Amino acid sequence: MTATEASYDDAGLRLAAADASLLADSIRSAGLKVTAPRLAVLRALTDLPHSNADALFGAVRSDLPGTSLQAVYGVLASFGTAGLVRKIEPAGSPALFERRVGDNHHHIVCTRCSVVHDVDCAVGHAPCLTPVDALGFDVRAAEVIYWGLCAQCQLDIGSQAETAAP
Amino acid sequence: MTATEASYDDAGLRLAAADASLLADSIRSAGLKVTAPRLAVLRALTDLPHSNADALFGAVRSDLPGTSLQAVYGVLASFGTAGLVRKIEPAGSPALFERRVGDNHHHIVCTRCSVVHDVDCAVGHAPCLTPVDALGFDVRAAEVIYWGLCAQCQLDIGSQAETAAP
DNA sequence: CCAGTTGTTTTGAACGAATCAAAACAATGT
DNA sequence: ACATTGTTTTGATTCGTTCAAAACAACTGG
Repeated sequence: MTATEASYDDAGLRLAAADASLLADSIRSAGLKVTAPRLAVLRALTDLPHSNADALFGAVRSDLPGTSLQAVYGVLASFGTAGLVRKIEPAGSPALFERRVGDNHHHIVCTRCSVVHDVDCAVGHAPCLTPVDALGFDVRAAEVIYWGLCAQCQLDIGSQAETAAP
Repeated sequence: MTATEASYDDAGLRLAAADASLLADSIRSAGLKVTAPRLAVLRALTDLPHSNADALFGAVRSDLPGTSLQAVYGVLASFGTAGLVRKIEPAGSPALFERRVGDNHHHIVCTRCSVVHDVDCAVGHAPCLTPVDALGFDVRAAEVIYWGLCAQCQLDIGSQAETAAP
């Protein structure tokens, strides 16, 4: 183990060596310096896709207690511009982040519990949709958000109705 | 002119009588009380679709100087639940409001100047899109936002390049 | 046409999410 | 190892929005 690798462990990270080096590689090859907070955020994002900054902060903190929320915001911003993560902003919720980038997939959000799932693009890849009349716009991206009830919430509402009705 | 109508004029509204009563009618038939701030907000929204609360506040203020920003938020919230206005929340911008409701149209946003235009739904009406795999969700709505450069910004960027390049 | 009820607006404060700035610090290239 | 460059911490601040209570105004029924 090199001195550099040791410093990540010293900082409190408990990553399998293979995991850590894969994460480090993707950070490095995005042209960014590899740091403990960046590894921790990227790992948290792997485990918890569609998380907001605060949730990631919580996850990162348990690995790396000294980390600040602002650091998480900074890491996410640099990851965003480097193309390592994608930021989505569904109406009424804070920004969410995911590692799945490069494809033009969409999202489905539960109106009751706010859970988010990925939805693959129906037609080819980016951009999968073309407006009928673009009004002179040069359209670069189409973003689709489906809203509905997730399977679990459909069940929850059903059993709630049973309890309330008779 | 009845005493009730006079009070709207007294409050500073300068609406053509026909306009005012049309607006009042739609507020009333949505089951809401007709008030001066509500008329002013609804009129501002007619003139300035895709406006945020602050822009509407500015417009309302010139008609009705005593109005508070919180009143505008309150009016917009009640209009929203009454189905009189639709709220859209494009990533990175405050909430925008429009009177066009009931159809499932979408929006195209300029990434440079943030101007918003309506885009009609490609296939029938609500919901115009069905995800390939809804993952057990009961899908109720599909919201599409197109991102691109508006015609004016394409021109602006072109002339800017000419100036900068040689 | 007036009074009571109900709902709306004002006033003032507070909140969550995100950003800014400067100083302390750490990762890479030589 | 050192210098450079970029990152993180610390602390404050912004913006958009919501909350709460008291003052007030629109509709309804007498």
